[in-house]
Amino acid sequence: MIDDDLWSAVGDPTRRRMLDLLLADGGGTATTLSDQLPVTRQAVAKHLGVLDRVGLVHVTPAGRERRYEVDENQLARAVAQLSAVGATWDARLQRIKRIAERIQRGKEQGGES
Amino acid sequence: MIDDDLWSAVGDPTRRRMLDLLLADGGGTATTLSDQLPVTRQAVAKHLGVLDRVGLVHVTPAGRERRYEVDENQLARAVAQLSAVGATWDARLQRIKRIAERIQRGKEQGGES
DNA sequence: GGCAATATGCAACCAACGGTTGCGCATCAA
DNA sequence: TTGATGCGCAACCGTTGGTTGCATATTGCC
Repeated sequence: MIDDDLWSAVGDPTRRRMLDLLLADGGGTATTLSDQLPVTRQAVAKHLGVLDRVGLVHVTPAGRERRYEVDENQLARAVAQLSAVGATWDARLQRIKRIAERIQRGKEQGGES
Repeated sequence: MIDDDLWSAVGDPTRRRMLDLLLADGGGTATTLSDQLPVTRQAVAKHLGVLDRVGLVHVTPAGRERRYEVDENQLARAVAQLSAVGATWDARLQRIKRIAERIQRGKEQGGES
């Protein structure tokens, strides 16, 4: 049901901020990203490796630079999965709320198969 | 903008499954949860500690048992934050798509403030 | 061409975290 | 009382996010 690799890739706060920056700037390199983040270039490079491995970004070598860009389709997939988890919990919470209300109204007939 | 503690609490796949189980069963203990999970009771107990610390569950000692239940309000908050991140990325992806289409239509007038 | 600056990669190291095993303590029940 | 059950604490291990240090490749300027 859930793609744990995709989720865990997006689960790290630094990687989320990186995706934000890549989307805002339309791409970037490990160096440009680390300029805008409180971590070293090495840490950013590792994260880019993770994001690349799950396909959330793709890289284009250009001379001595390696430019990364977000893969929009894959990120859309990740977003869909976030929504799916949220929707599942939402549904369960609402079901619980309904049950609670039913109990509230008449305790003597409590019972659900 | 995002509560990293809440996010990272639901970021772990085991904790997500625990929340699922707690919602489905209407609560549980470390032992009952570990029965339904591929990890030991100790691991479950640690996770319950994490969830308790961020307020996603609350515990009721009952004899030798410690019964945990989901805090619906807090989980609703977490769900809202998931949706928020998803919505942000969704919006940016759509903006990118619009820009791409504009470029596609007429490259000679490209340029956005 | 040569050399400094820039961008990257690789390796070692550290701390935090998810997970395990082992043990001791409390509580319930026969 | 004694055995079974549920729990907490502590030590240990592998992975991961992060760091520093160093070597390598490309770029740009003289």
